[in-house]
This record gives sequence, C-alpha cells and structure tokens, in this order.
Amino acid sequence: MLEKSHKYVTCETCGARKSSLFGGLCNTDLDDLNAQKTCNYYKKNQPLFLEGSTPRGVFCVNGGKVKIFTRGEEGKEQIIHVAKEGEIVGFRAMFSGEPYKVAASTIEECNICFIGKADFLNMVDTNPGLRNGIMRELSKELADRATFITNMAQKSVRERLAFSLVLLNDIYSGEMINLTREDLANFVGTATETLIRLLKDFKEEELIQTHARKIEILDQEGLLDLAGV
Amino acid sequence: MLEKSHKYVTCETCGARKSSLFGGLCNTDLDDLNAQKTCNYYKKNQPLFLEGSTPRGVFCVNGGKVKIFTRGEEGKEQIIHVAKEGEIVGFRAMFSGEPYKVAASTIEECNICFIGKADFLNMVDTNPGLRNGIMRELSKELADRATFITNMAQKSVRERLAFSLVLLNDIYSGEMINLTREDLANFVGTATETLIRLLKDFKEEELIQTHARKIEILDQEGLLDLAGV
DNA sequence: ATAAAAAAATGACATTGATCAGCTTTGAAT
DNA sequence: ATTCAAAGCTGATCAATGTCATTTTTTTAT
Repeated sequence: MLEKSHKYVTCETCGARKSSLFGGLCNTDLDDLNAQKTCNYYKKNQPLFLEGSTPRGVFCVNGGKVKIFTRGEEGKEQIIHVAKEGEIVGFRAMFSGEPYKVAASTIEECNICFIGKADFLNMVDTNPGLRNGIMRELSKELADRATFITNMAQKSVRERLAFSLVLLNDIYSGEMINLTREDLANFVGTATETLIRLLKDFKEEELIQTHARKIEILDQEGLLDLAGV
Repeated sequence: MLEKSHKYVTCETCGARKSSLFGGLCNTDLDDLNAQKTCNYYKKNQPLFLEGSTPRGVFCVNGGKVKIFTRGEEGKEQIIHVAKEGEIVGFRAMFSGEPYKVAASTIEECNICFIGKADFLNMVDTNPGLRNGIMRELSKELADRATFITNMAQKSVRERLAFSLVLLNDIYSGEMINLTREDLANFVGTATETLIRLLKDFKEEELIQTHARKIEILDQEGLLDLAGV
C-alpha cells in the first residue's frame, strides 16, 4: 500500500525505475535525473494533464495507477491504457511538438515524479540507450494499438471484457482489479449497464468473483478462451 | 497514372521523397540512400510483408496505395491505414525488434523502393534530423490511433463511415476513392453488407456519388457534420 | 456513526448492425 | 465476344447492446 503523504524518492534506489525506460542509466545520468526531478503525491482522481494542454515534461509513476484516455463526442471517456509503477507517462507528446491528444488522471493514490521537458529531451539526445529504448517502446505501442483497434472493431463486448480483465489482472499484478464500473466500461468500450450485466454472467460462470468493487480473476484460462485469443 | 512496368527512380529527383521522412536529407546522405535502395514494381494485391514475418527493411511508396492491416480471429482484415506516395511503410518494426504485428499489401499498382534494415538503421543512427522526424511521426501516429480507438468504441458505423470517407478522400487527394467494398468495410470496421447499405443511404442523401466501384465525395462538410467531428 | 452522494445493480424496451441466403452486375481471362 | 468468378447488392431475421428509469448498495465526508 501507498503511504498517504508526499514521499521523496531517490532515483538510485527507486524500485520502479529499474524496470522502466530509465532502468539502464549510468550513475552520472542517474545523478542528473535525481537532481532534475520533483516528487509529488497525488490523491485519487487528480489529473496529470488534460487533452489539448501543452506538454511540459514527463511523469514517472512510482506507485499507484494512472489512466490515459481520450474523450469522445459527448465527453464519454475511452481509456487507452492503465499505467502502473515503473511506467513513464506523457513522453509521447514530448516528440510530436503538439498539444496532448490524450489526458491522464490518477485512479488511486499515487506517488509520481516529474521531469521537465528540456531536461528529458536533453537526456534522450545524449543517451543512445535511452533513446533506443524509447523508440522501441513507441513502436511496440503502435503495434499494440493496431491490435486494440482490431479487437474493438471485430470482437463482441463479451470477448473484449474477457480480454480486458486478463490485461488488467496483469497490470494489477497480484492485487485485485480495482476500477469503478464506469472506468472499466470505458476501457472495454461499452455502456456501464452492459458491463455490469456481463460481470454478473462471468460471476455465474465462475470466471471471476467480486468483492464489492474489486474483481478477482478465478479462471484466467477460461477468460482467455472466451476472449478468443 | 502509374507506368505499367518497373521504373527506376532516383532519390534526388523523386517527388514522393520531398514530402516524406527523407525530405530533409543532405546530398551525401541522398547519394547513399540512392545507392542502397532498390526499386520495384508491384501489381495490385501483392503483399509487401506478412503478419508474423521478420522485418528486413523499409518500403518507400513512390506511387500507388498500400493497405496496412491486421487480421482478427476468423481472418477478417482490419485496415489500420492506407499509405500513399511519399509514405514509408514498415519502419515501425525496425525499432521494436519483433516480428511484424501488421501486414502490408498493395491495393493498386505500385512503384515502391526498398531499403535494407542495416542501411536504414545506420542512416537513422547518424542523422539526428531523420531520427527526430521518425520520433515525431511515431508519436503522432500513437495519438492518432488513440482517436481511432475512441471512434471505434463510441461512434456508430454510420458516423465512422462518414469520417472514413473524408479521411480517404484526403488520401486519394483529387482522385476518387477506389477500394473494394470489402476493403472499405474492413477500414470502417463493419460487415460488407452494412457498408453497402449505408453507401446507398449516403447516395440518397447526396453526400456521395458512385461510379461503379469509385466513390466521389459531393459534400465533405455534410459528411464531417454527420461524423460528429 | 451518520447522512449524503456516488456507484452499482436491475428491468423494460428500442435499435443497430451482423448473418445468411439469393440474386445481379462487373470485370477479367480466354 | 463469351464465360466464369468475383464483387456488388437486396431482403429477412434476430441477437447483442445501448438507453432510460428506478432501486439498492457502497463509499465518502462530516
């Protein structure tokens, strides 16, 4: 569990960093990073940045979960990704030279570090390893989104929910999935009511179990099977 | 119109290149590029690469259109993008170190140049301008795909078709849209029958006009309006 | 601990869009 | 020019899913 207050994190000992894009930094770069960053505590449902705003830097999630989403016509959110500790959020817009096309908001209490745009870009520019990591990451995500689009276009809500639950189970690694029904619906791309009905079905089929809001996966194989993956 | 035979193109004078990622190369780089590339003529419906195969280089579209797609469970294609002259296809997988997650195929006669992976990566490595262009491109596409996902999840087929027609009209700049109904359905993400019915509606509403397969946009404003953009 | 607000759940109903089957037109190959 | 296959089109049907209205449960704030 996350400490309830602002917590200063040192990059050198930061567990989240090791598995992140910053995992391979040398000691001098690490010192720079540590000097440049600021640490912040976020409450639940606080925005990191809004759609249309100007990117000013990147956010390193040290603890907690962050949703990345766009808004459709009537303001309905479509959640594109749920970022967990070790992920860097907002770096895509560093390179496009355009305002954010997506928004990011915490969905639980979070500790998140911030690195200003100039510092970040300078680091990328002078560090081929980091740069390659970023290019690899961008490419992979592009491929993932192609699959995401295909799933949206061709799979039923039922199949998408099954698949989403497996994805989220991985993101929540060990912990139970803890999203509002609305957020989950906005991730799957369906109406909240439909989502709730399907969760009920899944419960009856003993694929999942719910503990109030929290969702426990009972049969990952069964879900994957159902998702048709 | 495209010449019906293999045509050797010189990078220096290639019109498609100027507007491409290779648009800003200096003369020596241009000479290298020219020496490294091969030119090829493709007939309609020839694959450039298949899902799951190993990336060996990048393809510069000099003339003609190329579809980029994935396949869903039952083999149904989902077209992610239609590339036109000046676009470089397949460079995303150069950085991911993974097999292609998408496939590419010509949808009309094409002239396409090929640059091997090592040459391409070397050029990217030694040319910051090119590299930045690529990172910008990757980031932009990532943002575009977030919007694509949101459209898929939240818009009706009718709205998506209207939007797709406007997009394609831009890609076919001036010419009429020339896709099979099946390809168009696979771009919009719907069944071919549904697509045909909607095209009929649009004709009756005088938004478009068809000339056998070809689609002419009569009222772009009306389509955008309908798409709710 | 309690009250108020937010989220979750359920029911009834309307609509979209997929599927299947069959027919027509177009275009490519001989 | 003729034939055959592929593409385009139409009709009928029905399941999946969205919408709206209402009730119950959970969460949050005091």
